[in-house]
Amino acid sequence: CCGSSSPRESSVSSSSDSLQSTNNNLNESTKVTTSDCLIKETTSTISSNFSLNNTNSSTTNNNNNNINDVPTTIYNQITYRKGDVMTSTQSQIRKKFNGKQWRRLCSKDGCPRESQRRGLCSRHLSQKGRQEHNAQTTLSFDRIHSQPSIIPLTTNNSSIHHGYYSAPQSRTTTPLFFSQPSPRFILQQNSFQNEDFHSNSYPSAPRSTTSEISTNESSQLNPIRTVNWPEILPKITINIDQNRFDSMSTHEIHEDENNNSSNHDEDPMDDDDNSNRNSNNTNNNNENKSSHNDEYQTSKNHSSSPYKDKHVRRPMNSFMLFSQEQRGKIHLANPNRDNRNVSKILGEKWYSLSSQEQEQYRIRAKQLRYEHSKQNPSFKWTNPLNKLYNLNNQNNIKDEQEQCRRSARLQSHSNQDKNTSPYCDRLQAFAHICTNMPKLTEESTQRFSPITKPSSDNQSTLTHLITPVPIHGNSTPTLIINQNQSDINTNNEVDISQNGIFQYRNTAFRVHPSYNTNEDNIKSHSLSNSPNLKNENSSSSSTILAENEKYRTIVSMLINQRKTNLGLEQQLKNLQSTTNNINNKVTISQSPITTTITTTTTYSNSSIELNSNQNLIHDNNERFNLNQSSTIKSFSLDEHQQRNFNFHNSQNHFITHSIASLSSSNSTGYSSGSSSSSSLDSNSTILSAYSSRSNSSLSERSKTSPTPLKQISIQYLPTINETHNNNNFPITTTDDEVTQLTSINENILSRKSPLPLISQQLDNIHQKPLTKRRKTITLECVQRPTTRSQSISERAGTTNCTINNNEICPIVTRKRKASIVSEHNESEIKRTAIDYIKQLDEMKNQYIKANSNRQTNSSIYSNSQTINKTQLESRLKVVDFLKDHLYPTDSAILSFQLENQELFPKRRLLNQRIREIRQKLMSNLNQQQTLHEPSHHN
DNA sequence: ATGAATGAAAA
DNA sequence: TTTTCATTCAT
Repeated sequence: CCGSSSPRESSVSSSSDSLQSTNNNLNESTKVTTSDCLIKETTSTISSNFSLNNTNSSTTNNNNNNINDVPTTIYNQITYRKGDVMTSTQSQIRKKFNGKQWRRLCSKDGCPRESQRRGLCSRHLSQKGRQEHNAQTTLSFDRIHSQPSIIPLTTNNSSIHHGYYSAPQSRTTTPLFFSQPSPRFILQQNSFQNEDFHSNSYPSAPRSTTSEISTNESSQLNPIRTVNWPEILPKITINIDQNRFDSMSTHEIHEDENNNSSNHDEDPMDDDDNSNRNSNNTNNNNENKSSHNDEYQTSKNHSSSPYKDKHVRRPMNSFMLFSQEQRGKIHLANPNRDNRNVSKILGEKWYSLSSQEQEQYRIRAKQLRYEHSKQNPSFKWTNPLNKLYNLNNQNNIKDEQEQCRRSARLQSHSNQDKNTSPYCDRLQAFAHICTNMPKLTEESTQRFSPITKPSSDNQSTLTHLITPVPIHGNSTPTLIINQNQSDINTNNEVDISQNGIFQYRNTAFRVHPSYNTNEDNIKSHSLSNSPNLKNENSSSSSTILAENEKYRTIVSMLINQRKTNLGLEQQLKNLQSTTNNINNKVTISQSPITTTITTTTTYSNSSIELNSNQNLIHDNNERFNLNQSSTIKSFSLDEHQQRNFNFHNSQNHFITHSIASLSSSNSTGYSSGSSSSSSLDSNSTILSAYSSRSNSSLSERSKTSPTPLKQISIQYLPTINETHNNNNFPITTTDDEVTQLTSINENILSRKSPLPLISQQLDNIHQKPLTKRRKTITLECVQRPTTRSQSISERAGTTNCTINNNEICPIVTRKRKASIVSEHNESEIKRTAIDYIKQLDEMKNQYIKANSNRQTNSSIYSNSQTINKTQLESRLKVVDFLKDHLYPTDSAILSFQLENQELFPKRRLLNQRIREIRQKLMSNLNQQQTLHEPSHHN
């Protein structure tokens, strides 16, 4: 039965194929029994009885049919089993159920494999990768897919003379950069003469018609990249030059050279390869049809010849060693066998070996590997081609992301990087963005951002139709709306409608072209939508509306900007660092206290909040009174902002007066960037810039529920003068100043005293030398925010940072680990290897101790004792091993393992041990650090 | 970081 | 065919 197995085996396999349900059990049975008769019986029985239960799993060839096999009842219940294939209706993606998950299949038609990346299986991926790679190098030839279409680019030009270009991914030979049909025709004839086109889709000898066909098909099939010849020229020449110097540089070139069978003078290698190639061609002729696989195989074999020298093969594993030994014997024993069948037999034989015999081979394989790794330590297991492709791919993706980010960044401050000298310009520009950023409350984002929420409720058409378009500084905005109240008049509307562009504080806005702004239109809208508006304000409705719309546009613009601007946080830091440099120029003492007035005007059920930043001190009383109807608030930094600000500015001694007050609890929880002055004093701008949080946190914040602030806090930081004088501030704090300030603040809030008086008071306080500083971070949340920001703050660790003198400033950091690392970075760096060794010794002792304890404790179980012994031994060994190198190389680990075969029979165990001990070591070190750390600072 | 699943490549 | 490492995906 088993002796003459060959025909039956084949019959079995074919029958199982035809049965369309080959299952795992079947395969296992083949392995176990290794008798063909049995298998056949089982197959027949299984096919008759269990075809439903055993949907195939391992062989995926028949998956499509398999689904058809599954009865509709099962199908309707949608109880998927392992191996089921489903094509999603929308995207035509085939998916295969693997028992747990649906995995996507290769998108190539009929390819049964699962997709790896880009919806392709590894094979097709590699093919595609090769294509792309070839296309990138612009010099090479794709053997997998296409018939060679080799094109002498020019005949006479000496520099090009060697360059041959093949159209990638095209079966029809399509020269990409030849627009004229005549050279193509000639080329194809040449190529026909040189190469065989038997498997090509062309008819047998259509030489007269090929030109037309090719042109047609090329125009249809290839929306291809048309490459200008001069673009390619330098690359090719460079490559060829390299090739001349170093003939082994890239094997793609060799492939290419092999492929063009035209005779050009190069190495003798070429001739050999050409001959090989020709013989191969003849073979193909004989076969007359070369399958995908075969062609791939042959090409691989061929390409291996020139690149054998470079490529280091994998070391043989145990089974390979075994099969290498036994294959010849088996071939002798049963001749006329396909090598694949021999491999199968070998596999069976391998399993029939006893474990000891297998072990011998394994040991040999291990030794082989060790030597192999010794001989070529820089051996990479995977194909360098794949690596290359992956690298390219990743780089491309990264580049794209980076580009996106960069463009987003550049949008915010377009060309200001070039101006190196005027820091202030950058600051001002940034201050514009930050200080003019209105508050982002939930309401405002809902109603005013056409980006985020398009048009659920049609409060105003303008809001949705004005899309903020960033306009370059060069394009001249025609309309300039002044901030002054007097300048706001009805002309604004007209100008908007006429030009579609208006400017607000150096930022240009453009009205969406689809909207024909009409004065009547606006007015009608305003009237219909805002009945309250007239009553609200003394000014005429239209002007207010215009202003509102303007602001709303700006709001949306700024929201958009913030959302797109991903690197804002980084920008802030950069800006801050730059301001460190210009710190000296800054005159701080004159900086007035500024507060923000937020005017809220109700606008048809929705409260519009416009954050017009007004400098109270420079403003006159009129203006102040004008806003009587509106509520006036001044905002402080919230907790996070405060702490961050403290942290970041602890080194730069800004004087900052941020007057905090109780924000009205309901609608406005947060003011993101509010305390600022329009006079663009760099300090305050920086302060405001920093206080206005960066994009990401802002977007988080905009989603959170408002946090009511409880206490008023006032924060002082020492002036520059002080810091110049001495670093020792008296730490004594007098509260009277604080109370003074708070009273002033209250005055401001309650508007009891006229503004000049307030300013005078403030000036008085300013001119007083600040010999003390008080750091109170007394902001407390009555209740924690209940949304996403909460989770962030929970994640955040608070560490105490000492500034200059014993002042402890709590820092809120996003990630605890990062903060620790940055905090103790120095000690981390300075730590020597001796520390590790010490620690390792300690650990050794610990291990021994623990082991002895355990032994005494659980001396009953002899088994566990031995286990513990080996554990201890292995641990100690590993500790010793790690003393030498904490991060051992692969070869070191391997040799170590070879030395201690009995302790670590498998590499995995060793790795685990190493990892375990390393982790423990690290945790110990960290503990020590935290123990030592406070003593350092105190 | 990790387990599971899969792929590639050794003759 | 088996084995081993690499890679990817989901967690």
